[in-house]
Amino acid sequence: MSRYDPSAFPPFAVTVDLVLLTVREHELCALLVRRGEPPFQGYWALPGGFVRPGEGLGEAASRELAEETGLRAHASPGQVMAGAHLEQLATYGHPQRDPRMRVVSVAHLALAPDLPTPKPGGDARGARWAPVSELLGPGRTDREPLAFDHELILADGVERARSKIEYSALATAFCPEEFTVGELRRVYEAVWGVVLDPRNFHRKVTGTPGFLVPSGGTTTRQGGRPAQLFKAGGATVLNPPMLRPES
Amino acid sequence: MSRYDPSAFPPFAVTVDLVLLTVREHELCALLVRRGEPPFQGYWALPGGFVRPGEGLGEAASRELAEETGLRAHASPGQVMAGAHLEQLATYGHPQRDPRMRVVSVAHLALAPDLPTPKPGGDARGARWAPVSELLGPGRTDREPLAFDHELILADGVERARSKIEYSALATAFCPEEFTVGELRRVYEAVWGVVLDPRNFHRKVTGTPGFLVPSGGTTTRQGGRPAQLFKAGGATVLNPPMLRPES
DNA sequence: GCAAAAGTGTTGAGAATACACCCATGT
DNA sequence: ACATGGGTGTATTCTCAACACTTTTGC
Repeated sequence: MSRYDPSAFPPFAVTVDLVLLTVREHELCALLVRRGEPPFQGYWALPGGFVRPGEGLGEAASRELAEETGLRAHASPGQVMAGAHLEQLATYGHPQRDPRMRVVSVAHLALAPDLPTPKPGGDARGARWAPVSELLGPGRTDREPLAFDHELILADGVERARSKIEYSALATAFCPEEFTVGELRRVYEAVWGVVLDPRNFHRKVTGTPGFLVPSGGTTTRQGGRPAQLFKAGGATVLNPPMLRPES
Repeated sequence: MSRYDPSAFPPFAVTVDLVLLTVREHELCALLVRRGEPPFQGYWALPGGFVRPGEGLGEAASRELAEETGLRAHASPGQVMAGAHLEQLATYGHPQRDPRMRVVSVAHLALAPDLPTPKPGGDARGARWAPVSELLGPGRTDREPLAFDHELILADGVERARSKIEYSALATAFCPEEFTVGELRRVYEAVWGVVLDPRNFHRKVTGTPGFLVPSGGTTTRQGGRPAQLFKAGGATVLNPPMLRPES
């Protein structure tokens, strides 16, 4: 049982898959692409692909994200760049998860603002934003399954996003560069599937140092009284955290 | 740029590495093994090895853990079995992290009680429990480095353990099957490197439903007044969480 | 004027801290 | 008797949730 025997290691294929989430029309949505080849031809799947020989895992995820959306982001320290957040999620390596060969997939989680292109077309095949409630909800047993174990990966990604906006400033990754407190609140409401008190929410986020910085302008794009515009502050961890109701 | 092309995928070696932590004499310690072959021959490293062809990632980690300690644990849902906790940590795949070939390592985090064997000998080479303060502390620039990127992996594992005992019942994985509130408190103190108020700690953990269940007995092994013995309760998530001071 | 969304003030409930104090053992 | 750790009570401080109320726009 010698370890690290270079002449005898079993070869694996390594891919990255992307759980790319956004908030559209008050709903948390994930990007899916239609598979053009077997296996699972015609099924919807998470975007992904092989890691190239000289490429790091975060680099590969970043490249896939750029191919699908045009956004630039780096995965290394879980950082936000050019409006998108990218971080490693988990790795899936069940021996039979791909019927052709042994494939280990390093899934990444990406959070992006509502993109202007409704159907991003990095590849020629179809792509769509699907509400996660239609993909994972406990109802709807008639839904068409995703390829491979992508339903599991998606569920893990959604769970991670839901818990991470509690104690980090990541919810701003779902917003455009400038946004109002109300828009940020609607992000929380969509991701958690709850309604929050607008007054307490306002006090909380504006009172957390480093979370939001005023950008000077105002907007009335949501109707009503003009709202102050903010940008994401430097803070990455929220203390005290946002509290999810009904826990 | 066709994806999932079986005839052209670049082959990777896939390993699992273990960040195995325990608390010994009021200190958080990690298990290290001495490398017997190049590269990094003679360096201390995290225990680990190749994933076998028919084996899942959690299975491989579980097997490595058993080889090193004799403990049984399953990694799938991050579960505790036979006194140890095992969960996937993160995956490390920098192209040059192994000088021989392209290796992707799926690191796992394991938490175990103080084991009776001071120097577990799963392999013939040496093994030791090293206090993490000696391996990662900001001082001690003279310390010998670990093999590969294992210092980074260890740091990530320690950080995960520190934050996870805040909002989960995982600290009990560091304790024997039956333990006192004081022993559990000393686990928190060792992992966080702080001192906690024994009175408030006692009220907090005994007041959190499902965290601890009395096992009926008492002990005086810590001296002083006999302390009630507890076992880990079924709860996995702590609500409200334990609060780390000075944040 | 009226609806709609933004923002402020106030109040009461519950949790965390700090610490005084008592309890039950070993030596 | 005394040291040692286990465990309870209590006052102060802080945060959170609930909600009344005011502000500023579009129609």
